[in-house]
Amino acid sequence: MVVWERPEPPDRPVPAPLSRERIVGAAIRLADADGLDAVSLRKVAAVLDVGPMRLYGYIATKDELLDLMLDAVHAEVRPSGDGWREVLRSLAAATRRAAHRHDWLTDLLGGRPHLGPNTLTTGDAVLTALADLPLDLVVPAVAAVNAYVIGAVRKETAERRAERSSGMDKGEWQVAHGPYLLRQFAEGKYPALSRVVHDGPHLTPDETFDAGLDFLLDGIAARIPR
Amino acid sequence: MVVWERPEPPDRPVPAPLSRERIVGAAIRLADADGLDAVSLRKVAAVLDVGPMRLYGYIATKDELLDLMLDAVHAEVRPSGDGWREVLRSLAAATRRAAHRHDWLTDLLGGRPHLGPNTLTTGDAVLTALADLPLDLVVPAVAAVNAYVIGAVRKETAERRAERSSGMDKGEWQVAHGPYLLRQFAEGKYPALSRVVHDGPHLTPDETFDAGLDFLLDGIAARIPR
DNA sequence: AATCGACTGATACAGTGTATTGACCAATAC
DNA sequence: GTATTGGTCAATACACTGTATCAGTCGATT
Repeated sequence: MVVWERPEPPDRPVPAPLSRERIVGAAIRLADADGLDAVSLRKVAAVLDVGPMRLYGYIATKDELLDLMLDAVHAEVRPSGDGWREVLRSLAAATRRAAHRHDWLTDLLGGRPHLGPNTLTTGDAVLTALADLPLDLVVPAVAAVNAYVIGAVRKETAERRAERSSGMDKGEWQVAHGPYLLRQFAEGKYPALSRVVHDGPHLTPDETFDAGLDFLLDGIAARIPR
Repeated sequence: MVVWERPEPPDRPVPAPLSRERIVGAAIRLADADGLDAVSLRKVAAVLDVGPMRLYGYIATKDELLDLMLDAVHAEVRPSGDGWREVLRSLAAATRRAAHRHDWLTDLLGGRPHLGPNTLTTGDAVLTALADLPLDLVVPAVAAVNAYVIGAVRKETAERRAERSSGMDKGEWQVAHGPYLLRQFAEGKYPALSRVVHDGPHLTPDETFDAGLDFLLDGIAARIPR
């Protein structure tokens, strides 16, 4: 019996060639599923069915892998809209959305200066769309919005993680740590804090984020000469 | 010859009793000197001349130690001044100063929700001093300023670290990565970015920080009804 | 005086990033 | 055709990490 066509070896399918892209993709998938701590070179290599040291042919160090992950996500972040205000708002929203999709992004955002191609492309697109803002304002405005978004998203993520870690329930975290705070309040400590918690507005995360961003954009607008 | 006062045994001075404070202090000193990565339970224990496991009598986990470090530094952060604007500005400045003194603070700030006594005291002091701001504005205003400061400080620290890591010199980092960017610019990539880098204003870190904070404060002020 | 209980120090384990080493395999030189 | 060389890849090794466990010691109580 003649074998006309050699069948592919069944148990060892032709392995896709390794590449930076495949490594970064595997790392992102791991981080999405189990958090940034789950991204170890050994685990990434295991996902790709490869020895850990193989990765060093494509990546100099783990930090470089983190940079590549950060830059890869920046491909999703592009501004849209007309006019500086809409552009900055859409940039903020896109960054926030990306951080919600990949909640490990928070730990990398702003963590190191970053000159990856996607990040630079995003930056260039933003600056291009900001033509109607005086040049003197462009730099500080973008810097301020970026700083605000990074800080705001960081806090949101921290709270979401705390909630999630102490049980799936919505206000579980408040149940866990609320009593401690309430006891402090009952003892007369932190009166101003107590008053605000009782009488102040209770805003959703979206409302809080938008309120702060509006402050910032209003302040920028006030600086435009006319 | 009579020894009236027993001299302290020279080679084994009476060991100060271990305490949370001493542990946190040692950890902070380590972090100040060699960065947050240098804070391992083993090293902290070694500084205190103690076995690593001893620490677990005072601390449940390493994360708790980090929380304690964060709260300890918040003792340095207190608002001052009269009127909501000065108060928020002093809060921002104090936080930034603390982050400059302890550049590991950046990695902890906003990293997890935090209810330590010093943090709560600071928060209470801020809210007390914000009596002249409408209650509806207090919560979002404080949240926005905090978010901005966290993000801005994070970026500053990242840049300072990058500079420092590539040599002590001032603009060393620009020397290391500048050529890459310039080559990209020369190839016609990122034209808007290139234009801003060439023609835009070059601000010092202080100026950048203050500019963004002014945007924010102006935007808050615009929301005060009168 | 004996027993018990707390506290301490050592050891152990599973994991990390990365340097080094040794085997193999293809291409070149004689 | 054989020998050598150069490059690639897997495995091992090292110095760490946070923390669980456990055996021993020492003080206090019965």
